[in-house]
Amino acid sequence: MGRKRLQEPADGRPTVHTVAARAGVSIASASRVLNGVGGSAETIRKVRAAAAEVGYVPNAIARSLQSQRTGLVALAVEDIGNPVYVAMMRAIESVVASSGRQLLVHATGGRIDNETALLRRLANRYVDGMIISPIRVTADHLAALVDSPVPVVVVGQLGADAPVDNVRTDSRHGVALAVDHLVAGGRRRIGFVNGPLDTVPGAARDAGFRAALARHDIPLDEDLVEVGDFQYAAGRAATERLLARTEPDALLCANDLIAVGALHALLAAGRRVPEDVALVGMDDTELARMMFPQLSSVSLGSAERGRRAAELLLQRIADPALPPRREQVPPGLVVRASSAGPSPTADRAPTAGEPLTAGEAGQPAPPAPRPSTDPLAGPITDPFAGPAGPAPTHPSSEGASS
Amino acid sequence: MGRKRLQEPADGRPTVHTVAARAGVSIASASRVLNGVGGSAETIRKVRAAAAEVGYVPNAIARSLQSQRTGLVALAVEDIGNPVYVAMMRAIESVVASSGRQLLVHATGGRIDNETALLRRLANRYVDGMIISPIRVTADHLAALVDSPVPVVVVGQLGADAPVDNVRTDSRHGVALAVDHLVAGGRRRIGFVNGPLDTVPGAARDAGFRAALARHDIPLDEDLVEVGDFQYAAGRAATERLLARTEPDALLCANDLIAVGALHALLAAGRRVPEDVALVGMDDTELARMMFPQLSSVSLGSAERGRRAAELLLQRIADPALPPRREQVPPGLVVRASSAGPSPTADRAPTAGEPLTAGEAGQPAPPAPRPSTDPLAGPITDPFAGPAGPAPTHPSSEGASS
DNA sequence: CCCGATTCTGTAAACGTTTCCGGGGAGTCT
DNA sequence: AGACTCCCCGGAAACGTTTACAGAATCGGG
Repeated sequence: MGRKRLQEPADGRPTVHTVAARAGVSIASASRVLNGVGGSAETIRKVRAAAAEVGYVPNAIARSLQSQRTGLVALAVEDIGNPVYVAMMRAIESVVASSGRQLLVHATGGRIDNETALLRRLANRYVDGMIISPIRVTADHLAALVDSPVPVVVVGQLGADAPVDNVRTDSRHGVALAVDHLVAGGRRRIGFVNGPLDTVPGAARDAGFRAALARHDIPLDEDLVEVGDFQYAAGRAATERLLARTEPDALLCANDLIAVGALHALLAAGRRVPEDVALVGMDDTELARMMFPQLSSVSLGSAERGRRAAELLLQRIADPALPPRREQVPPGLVVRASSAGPSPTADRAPTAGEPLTAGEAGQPAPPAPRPSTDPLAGPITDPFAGPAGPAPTHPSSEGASS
Repeated sequence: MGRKRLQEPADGRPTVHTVAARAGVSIASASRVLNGVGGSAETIRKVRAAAAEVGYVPNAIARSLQSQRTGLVALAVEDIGNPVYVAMMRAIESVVASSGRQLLVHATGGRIDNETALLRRLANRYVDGMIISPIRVTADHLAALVDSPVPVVVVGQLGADAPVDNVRTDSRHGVALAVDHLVAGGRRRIGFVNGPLDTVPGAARDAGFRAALARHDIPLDEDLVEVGDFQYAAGRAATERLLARTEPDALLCANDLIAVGALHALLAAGRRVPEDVALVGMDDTELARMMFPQLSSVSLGSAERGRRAAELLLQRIADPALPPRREQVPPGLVVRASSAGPSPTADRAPTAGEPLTAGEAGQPAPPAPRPSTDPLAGPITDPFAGPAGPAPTHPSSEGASS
């Protein structure tokens, strides 16, 4: 009956030993009652009372050590302030929270070494799984991914043979949708403001742009192509450079931040949007709906990809033996004011035979842009759907544009 | 010499025991070498070699259990997608990461029970500290805060006597800055689109608005005041309601999301901004710079508050005995195109005695709006460039009667 | 009334790490 | 040469929990 250890740690906070001693039972009985498994009526009463009296709260770390699970899920993205990642993060947080887990976020700054270090650190099991959206994928990434001791889901392109859960979209196809739309509006001198070509998204968009132009038999004027990074300032600067040397009648931007920068550059240079220059962004973030004129944008389903990645991860945590899975979220074009209507300066009519939306060769048809996440895809008039997340905000105050 | 426990757990992953056995030393020696404290040259060599051979990685949970620290810091905000929280989160993540810790984010959805549950859960020590920005502060909050076993820093207003680390701004003063600016521009019919009055920020802004008008001897026309929530759609709807019944020559919005909604409503209603209606938002998020025209906005130092909150938290984690501290980040007005210039429709000249900018009495000058974090700050006009003459405006922090 | 089945309880081990403590060896000073 | 200091090492305890195991107690049935 000798007390082998202190009931009250120096800390002063009660442990299961405190409760057990106070209730006059063993720690095993106390633990059982506190976990709701077993225990006689009398024991339950005593333990509950003792726990309440001392204000017992179980220690999450000790429990994790025993159960080998932390209840945490990590998300690693380049910049947690980028609207596209914000949307993704919000969707992920929602799924993760509803499974009773919590979300850990890492901002990698897009640095390769940061990303691989993060992956390697998974070995110390501080988290039950990770969702990572690497901006580049190196051999180091793959190596770290395959021998990661905890489940990892990659959002973004990945080598076809990598045995890793993966959620992706088809941004080449997304670019094609935008180009088709612009061509159908009579635009022929389509500029392109891209992000770095050595990133996965940058390369895919570049390839998609060239392929789409070729499909329309439009020769590519390299003067119409600019590269910066994926930020607002770079988008604005790149557009200024582009405008200084040539005259586009449309501009496709690799994401919405760039598009906003381009819009500012265009307006500052006296161009009208969309009359003089039609403008299309990518990612279809909230930003696109908030601009004036509202920006057309290629939806790459950020929130949807986040949601699916989280679900994939939770499933794999539940059953690590699952085979690697790959999900693809189709892109969709959301036309708004910034590219609406045909080009008034077009001296030739839009090519009649070109479809408005074009599937990739061999693909049957591009699916609709997921109305579930974007209930207001269609109309050009405002609609701004409130945040798709759990935001319990306004009841029904959608402003109908007059 | 009998091995008391398995060197290779069922898991297959090596532990300190694995390494120690392989190196032929005790686990104590192995641990010491791995932590870089002590060990003879020979021991170090053997342990390092063994660790490398088996690919040993320390288990973060076990380490946490021993050290009583998790290396995690939590952030709880209403909505991790709101730009103002994004800015705050980004700043916090940066500070937290540079201290070698990691950030856990919670989206509370603004639900009181969620917030208090989160605070109570701190008792199980899953995290070393928390930064929380409650949208309302109840008695439950305070109770949970004071007997939290881990450090908590509150961002936002808090009862004056609460013994809790606290970073706040003076949004009443911020509102006063905006009103002063609009009045100086000759605006007299200043509308106000606020968030819910039962939230801390909503109440503060409302009080500030009324006080500021009173200070300028402008009677308050209740038709000019609207309330929604802090989202875009509500801002737009509220502005439409306001425009349907009265004719403002300026509009102050309780945050930038509302201001963007208001801008759309104004433009849709055919008003020119700023010629017909000057528009000012609050929070000075990136959104303000991205609109066209760029929005004037009252900076409440979100990033700065986040940064300071993180630093306060880290200091308190390092030394829990510190007395409770309270820091205040002063607001500042950033004037951009949406409110630049005097009202062309003003039939009466601006009251000569009204200062363009109102500095704190006794304070040298309100701080600049953090150009360091803002490489592309509005090129428009600097609000604080005005004559720094005697500014006998509102006395202390609040815009009290002058 | 006795025996077997069932439930409850307590002891102890386990999760993987760090760290206190005592013992022993080597080096140095007097 | 003896004593003292310093360093290194290994055993064991500790962090707080869950749980396997075995013994005790209770209960029911024949």
